[in-house]
Amino acid sequence: MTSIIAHLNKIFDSRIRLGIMSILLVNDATDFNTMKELLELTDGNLATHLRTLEKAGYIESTKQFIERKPNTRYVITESGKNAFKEHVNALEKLMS
Amino acid sequence: MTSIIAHLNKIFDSRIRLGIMSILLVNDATDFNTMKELLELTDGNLATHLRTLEKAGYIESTKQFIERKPNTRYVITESGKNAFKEHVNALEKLMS
DNA sequence: GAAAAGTACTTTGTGGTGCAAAGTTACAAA
DNA sequence: TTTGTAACTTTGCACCACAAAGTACTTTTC
Repeated sequence: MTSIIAHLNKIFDSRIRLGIMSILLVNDATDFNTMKELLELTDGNLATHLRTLEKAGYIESTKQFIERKPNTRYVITESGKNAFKEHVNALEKLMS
Repeated sequence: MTSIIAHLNKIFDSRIRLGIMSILLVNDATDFNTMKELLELTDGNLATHLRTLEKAGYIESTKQFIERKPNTRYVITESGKNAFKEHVNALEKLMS
């Protein structure tokens, strides 16, 4: 028998990663600095969590220059949308 | 300005603790061994997470003997109910 | 009262994760 | 080629998760 919490996604144990996913679920694309301000994180910390999500295939990044400044934009993938929604659904089901 | 994830409760970063809370939210009281089976955990691991929740004031325990065996029952507190619901509400709001 | 049996811990050790701070890289503009 | 900004990467430390093993507690049996 599998545990009742098997449908909760280990990647979303982190509030910061939940925050990143929700930002990208609501907004089409968000850049590094905007996210840093929204979540009030240091560069290194944010970069680490973004990388974890990217390695999981839940987000994607594109680098470009805007107004002469480097700018990295992040978007959520279909896989990421599904995983996030399934996680929240699983949590809601646990409560019913 | 406070971060958008400020309303997510750090204690609920753990799937196991989420599982414990949801069990106790749905059931009036649950004993140690039942919880151990539902969550598929070792004694030590479960005891640690239960203690974390108890120290936070989210659950309470009572020891007794049932059918000649030691039995520890856990219940959720009002504070715990509120904290758990607020956490899930906060997560749902993040997605809207 | 000593031993057995079961529950519920506590301890120990190891590996993983989170984080800030500091250092590094990359690229464009001047 | 120097400067400036963004976006990492590295480092080091502290905390957390977990399994396994050991311990304590209470009841029943002998």
